Amino acid sequence: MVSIKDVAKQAGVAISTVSKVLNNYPNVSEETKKKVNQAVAELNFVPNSVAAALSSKQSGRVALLLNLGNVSQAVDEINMQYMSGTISRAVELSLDVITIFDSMLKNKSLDEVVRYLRSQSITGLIIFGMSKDDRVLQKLIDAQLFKIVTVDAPLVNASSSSVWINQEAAQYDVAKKTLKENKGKSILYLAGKKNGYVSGERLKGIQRLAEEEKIPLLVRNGEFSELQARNLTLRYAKKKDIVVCASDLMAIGAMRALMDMDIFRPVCGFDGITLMGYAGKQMNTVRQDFVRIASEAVEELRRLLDGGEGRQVVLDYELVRMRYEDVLMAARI
Amino acid sequence: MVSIKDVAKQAGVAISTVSKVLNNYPNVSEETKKKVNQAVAELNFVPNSVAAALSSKQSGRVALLLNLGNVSQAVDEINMQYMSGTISRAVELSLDVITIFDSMLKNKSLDEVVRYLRSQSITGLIIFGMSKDDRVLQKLIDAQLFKIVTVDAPLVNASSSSVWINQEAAQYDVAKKTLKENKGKSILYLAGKKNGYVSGERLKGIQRLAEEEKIPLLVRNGEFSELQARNLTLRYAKKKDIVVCASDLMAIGAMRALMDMDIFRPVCGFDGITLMGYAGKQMNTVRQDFVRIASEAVEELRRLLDGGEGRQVVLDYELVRMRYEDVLMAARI
DNA sequence: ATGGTCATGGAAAACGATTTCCAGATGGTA
DNA sequence: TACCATCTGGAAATCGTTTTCCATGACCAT
Repeated sequence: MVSIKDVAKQAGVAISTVSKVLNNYPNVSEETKKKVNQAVAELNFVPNSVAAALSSKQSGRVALLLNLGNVSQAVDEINMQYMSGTISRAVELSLDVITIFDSMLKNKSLDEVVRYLRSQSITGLIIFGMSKDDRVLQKLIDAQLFKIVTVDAPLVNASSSSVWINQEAAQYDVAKKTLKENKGKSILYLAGKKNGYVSGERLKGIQRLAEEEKIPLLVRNGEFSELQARNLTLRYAKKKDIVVCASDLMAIGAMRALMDMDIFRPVCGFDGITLMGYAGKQMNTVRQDFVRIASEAVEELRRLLDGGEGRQVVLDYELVRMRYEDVLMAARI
Repeated sequence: MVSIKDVAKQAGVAISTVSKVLNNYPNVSEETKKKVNQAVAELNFVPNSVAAALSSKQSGRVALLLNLGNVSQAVDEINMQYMSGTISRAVELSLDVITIFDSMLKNKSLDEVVRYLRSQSITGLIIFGMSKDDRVLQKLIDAQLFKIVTVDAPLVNASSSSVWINQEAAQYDVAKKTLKENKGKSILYLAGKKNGYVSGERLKGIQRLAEEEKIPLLVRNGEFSELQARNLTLRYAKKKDIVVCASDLMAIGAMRALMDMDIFRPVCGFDGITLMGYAGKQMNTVRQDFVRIASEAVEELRRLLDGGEGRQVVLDYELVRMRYEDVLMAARI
């Protein structure tokens, strides 16, 4: 293994000089730089990041916490986009990413989690899809031991930021659009998780709409489950004009239930996942740019690590109508 | 930051002794162990893995290369299972995993890739879904600079192993089952990629079946694309009794095309992805346990890193029939 | 008593970088 | 000429471990 020492010898300079050249320090003459760079090239030298991390005490390692909670293809698509957005941007900002799934944290105490993170020299965290009642994560954030960016959970303090879209407005918008298009006079709303941050915001959105429009709203908790959405639809949809769902997966469950019941009700979802193209009928939904969200989260984390203050970043969303044809054409091969 | 030095002082022993206790070396008395462990607990000491890696020259860092090639939800599901299988098992075997997407490697030379991996102190690689014509990966394997495990690509040498299921037999089996169930007398086969390892094996399987059964077989390349499968089906399905596809995604494209044409042909797929439940009709397919495959790949890599010889690991598959109801119930919430 | 084994624990040298501090050279100014 | 500031580059300490080698003492057999 060729080390900085070999480069120094080859270039006829001191180790520290090589280090300075490598890290673009000032106070190095062009001539010396040239000599060093040549030696680096000749020896095909690659700096050892482990040694650099130890020496500089800056590991540049961050962890990506993903919630695989309810395993379904729909969630996979979202998580994959989160991941690719995160990792791609992280490489550009010279951060190493360790991926951690919530399942790996099950039955672990805060202390154990912290030990693991510290043993891995992790200094920053990006947490996707945390729920309000997650005690461990909550404590982790409160402890302020790490720089943290939460996605879809509004937790801002000195050492943590959060990134999300305006869930309340998005739910309001997509539901209103669906309502107007179909001249509906009542809404069945299939909500998400009781303790989810996003679920709460979306619920507020639909409540505001019902209030403004002065129309009846029936809310039922569907836990983001396709099956529960199906069952709730079978039970309640007949009496309402439109079915608004807190997620696409639930919208699909609702739509298929309606088809089985052989009645028509407009349904709208939330997320913009590919599976919507396979539901059998077109539906309105809110498209979130998960890659962009992840990318912003990484940038925010980089900012925090560089000493920035915690803050809230709010991103755009888009109302779309999903059809099989579009999904078919969108897949790039 | 409390270090091993502090622990040594607290316990009243030498640094090396602490290290020995921590790493379960022999030749340490129970009494000393107890003292050290107590000090560790009191100080809440967490070993610094970066320093350990530098010192021992064993980083324990491996990279996971994922092929996001054709972006579709179907592939996301598979990749996600690969990932979770890999990462979970890796933690248990104390390996750190860096995830790399093929998109990050685009337009990079072998040299650049090697530099990146070396700078990250990566010693082992797990490569999912490599194609025969990937020059860079091929050279990477030939160079034998890293211990490598390929999944679905049979590349075995002294420093690399491969893990996969018997694709040839699986394709043969699922097609035969579908053929027999429907008393078919001819087959339309929609193949995968021209240069894919798995595509080649699956093609061999269907060819063997056609030969054994002495029935006509029409093969067309569908590139694993749902859209291409759709188009090929529209064009060729009328003249054949059953449609066998090299992937579930293609099977879905084929099935929807048949429904649009309003003719019936049995279709079978390959992979066992969730999306199969949304195709509209039940289909036979081959279920691969991707989590298990990934887990085996990690174990194989661990073996290679520990000095083992390269070898080929072949895992089981299962023939299944996918229905919406099953998918609905399978999602755990 | 002497010598040899064995178990145990410590001293110190790596590992490969970063970073601080200092020395010498250079050049401009009084 | 003397002094000072500025610019360069080097020496050495440091980061927190692992690992090798050696010293010590206990125990046993001769």
